[in-house]
Amino acid sequence: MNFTMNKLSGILENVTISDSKQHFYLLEMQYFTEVLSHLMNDLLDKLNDMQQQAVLHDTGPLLILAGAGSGKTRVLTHRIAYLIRELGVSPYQIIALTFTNKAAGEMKERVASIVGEGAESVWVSTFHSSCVRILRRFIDTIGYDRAFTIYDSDDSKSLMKEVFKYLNIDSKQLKEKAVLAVISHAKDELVGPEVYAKDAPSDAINRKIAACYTEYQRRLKANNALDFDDLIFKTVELFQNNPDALEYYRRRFRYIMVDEYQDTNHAQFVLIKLLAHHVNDEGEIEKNLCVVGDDDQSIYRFRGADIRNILDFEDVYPNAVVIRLEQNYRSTGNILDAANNVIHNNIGRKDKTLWTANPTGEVTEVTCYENDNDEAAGVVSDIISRCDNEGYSYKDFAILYRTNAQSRAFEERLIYRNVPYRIIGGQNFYQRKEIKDMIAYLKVIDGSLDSLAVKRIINVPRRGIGLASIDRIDAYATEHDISFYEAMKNIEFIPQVARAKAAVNSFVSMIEVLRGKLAGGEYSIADLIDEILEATGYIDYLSEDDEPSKVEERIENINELISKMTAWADEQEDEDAAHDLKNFLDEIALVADIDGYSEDSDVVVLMTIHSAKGLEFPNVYLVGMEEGLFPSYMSINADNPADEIEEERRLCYVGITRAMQHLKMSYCKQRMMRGDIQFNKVSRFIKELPRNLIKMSGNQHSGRLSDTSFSSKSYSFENPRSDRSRPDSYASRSGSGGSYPASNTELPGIRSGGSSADASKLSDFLRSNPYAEKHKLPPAGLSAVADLGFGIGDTVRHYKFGEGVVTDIVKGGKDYEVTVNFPVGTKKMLASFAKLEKV
DNA sequence: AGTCACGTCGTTTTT
DNA sequence: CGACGTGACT
Repeated sequence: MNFTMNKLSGILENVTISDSKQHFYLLEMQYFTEVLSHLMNDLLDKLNDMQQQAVLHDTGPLLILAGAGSGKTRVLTHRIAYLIRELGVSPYQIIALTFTNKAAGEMKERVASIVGEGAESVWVSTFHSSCVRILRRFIDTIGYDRAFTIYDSDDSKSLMKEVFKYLNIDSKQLKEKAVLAVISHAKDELVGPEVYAKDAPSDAINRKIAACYTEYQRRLKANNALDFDDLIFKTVELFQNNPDALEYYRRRFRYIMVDEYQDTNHAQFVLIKLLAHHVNDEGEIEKNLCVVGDDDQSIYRFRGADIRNILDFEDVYPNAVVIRLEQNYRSTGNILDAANNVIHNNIGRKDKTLWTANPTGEVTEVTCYENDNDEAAGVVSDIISRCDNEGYSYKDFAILYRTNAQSRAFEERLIYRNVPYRIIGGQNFYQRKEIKDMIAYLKVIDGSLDSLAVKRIINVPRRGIGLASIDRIDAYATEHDISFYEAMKNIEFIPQVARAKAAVNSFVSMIEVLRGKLAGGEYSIADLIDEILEATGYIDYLSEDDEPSKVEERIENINELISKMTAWADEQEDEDAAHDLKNFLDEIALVADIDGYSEDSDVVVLMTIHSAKGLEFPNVYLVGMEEGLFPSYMSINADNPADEIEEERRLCYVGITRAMQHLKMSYCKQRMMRGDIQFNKVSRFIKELPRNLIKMSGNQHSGRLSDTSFSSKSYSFENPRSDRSRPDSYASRSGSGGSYPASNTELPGIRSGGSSADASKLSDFLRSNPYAEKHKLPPAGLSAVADLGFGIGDTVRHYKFGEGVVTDIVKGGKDYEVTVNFPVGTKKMLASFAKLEKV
């Protein structure tokens, strides 16, 4: 509290008052300070010196270099609290920018818990939603309608397809995705179509891309739509073209905080710089910008993140104060050592070494498995045994991998062993067909000028409006410079569309009716879905189309959407349903997979290392540690492998530092990739770990760890036999293959047989089913309905055969073939038909 | 207009 | 392997 006291005395010294009075004031102040210190105790108490310094920093630019697990969120939230509570800053004048809604939500919550009343006025949100908020207010000044829609990557791709068609570009020569990637990068760099056309090298390919960019942007505008990158780009454009808008936000945001600063791209950098320039009433420039980041955790370069933003912060903001947070509170000493050893192989980083006062802990176990299925089996077994023997819960475990495709083997194994789990990533909830259809209806009802949404649903369910009709309506719309939907209303004047005329008319009147009901206040937005389903016969359409299990899943998803909308509408103070709808559409356009992750439910969680950034788990399995997978094939064969590999290494660093108590890594001798078998070598990142920090297990081949040289293109087909003859400096020292934990009966090397062969060996199958809690509706990101509700060894009831014991479960296609021993005999049946119930 | 069968291509990571 | 797109056929 000396700090506060000194500060207050300092203030007093600058005030001219008589000595006696000053003394009096000092006493007053002393009392005041005591009260204050009481208040501040909880603010500073649990913080170390560096963290306190960061919290107490008030004016001028501040760079907090926060290592993994060093408590940066705590510092950010406490700093906000300090500004409000101690410096009397109005919450309204603070903005905190994050990358995910999850991070924003957590920050909001934590600030609210410290500050209480008023915290809700702090503007805490993602870059993208902040920009939406700003643009909704001012975008009309740069030529867009304020009711713009937001395109997700699927929408962008559809639009690009139209562009390709229009420009007669063969999608075999040039990929939509590739063009979109180039455009995205250009936008990240604030390079518009004109500049791109002018500056990009004028080879044939680039001229085509430039043409696509121009046309793509023209069509976005015609649809009154912005893609993800536009949200940032257009906000910068707005600020550069509309000084009033800029001034408004400059005045408003006296304190700007940015989380994960190392992930910002150039456009975001410029945006921040524009906002951070603030002139106070005395005409002095204050840049109360506080950024937090860690260059070692910069893993989004592929998305345009520019690591220089953080490395050059002090050059851009010359009087910046730099505070380093290097004490890690999360991991054991050994885990941290491992992380430090890996990341030290990178050059071009701000050198720092994280340390911890935590116990040393155990060494990292590195296991070699025969193949990806064995790897999954080994990891899942390990999780089960540690839950049983060490008192962990499922939620204490995370399986982290480089690519989403790797989740599959683990998912199958988790189902097989009846372990509740949750996969983050893969297909986003809002990207599912049925959800996108519903959203498209909502967008059209909302009255958006977006033609993509209309085109998506105009013939879903089938109404007999084919491609030819759509093209003609489109042509009419372009010709008369009206939206696609407006053109539909004029169907009478489009001569070529004869047969579909009635269908189009009834579609339009259906939309109009729904629109009227919404405007009339008869319905909440959730009711609207019911109305749509009924008016369109959508459920029937689903039912005739897909296989039964899929249909059920889709209907469940729609129900989930309805509950999300209900929950959303309940939170809104707004009584106007039409308004609710607009806000809801904004909200869902910007959700990320990770936003749906909650620490609460007791499930094993699976995700990419990218998604795991910012999270922590007691036990982490870093799987697929193989050359070609991690670091990825793409990075090894890139034009600039050195840079790309460094990014992969940072990713590895992020993965390692997610672990609090136990870290386990694994790799496979062979793995199924794209339908054929790949033979990968152990990842170089494992070799970067000092020997005393790891324990090798599984029967890795000789030589596997001693040889880094492999041909650049194909390192598959490494012959295991010839390998074995090579000397092995590494594995032999650690006792090759010898050290399985005794509790683990299912480790690799025993045999790489199918699951039923494994099952017979697994006595622990007969243990009671730990999985009591039934899954509720699949939350966003859950890729499949995970459980059958029973596992091998459980007793189940069949409506006809009575009670029996499950002896085997085999996944076949979308269903499970369950073998059950009934009194009447052993029966094999499909889970979806048998309606088996656990007893 | 809609459906079925075959071929191609892809997997890095995502707001 | 599996998703998706194209093309021919009904």
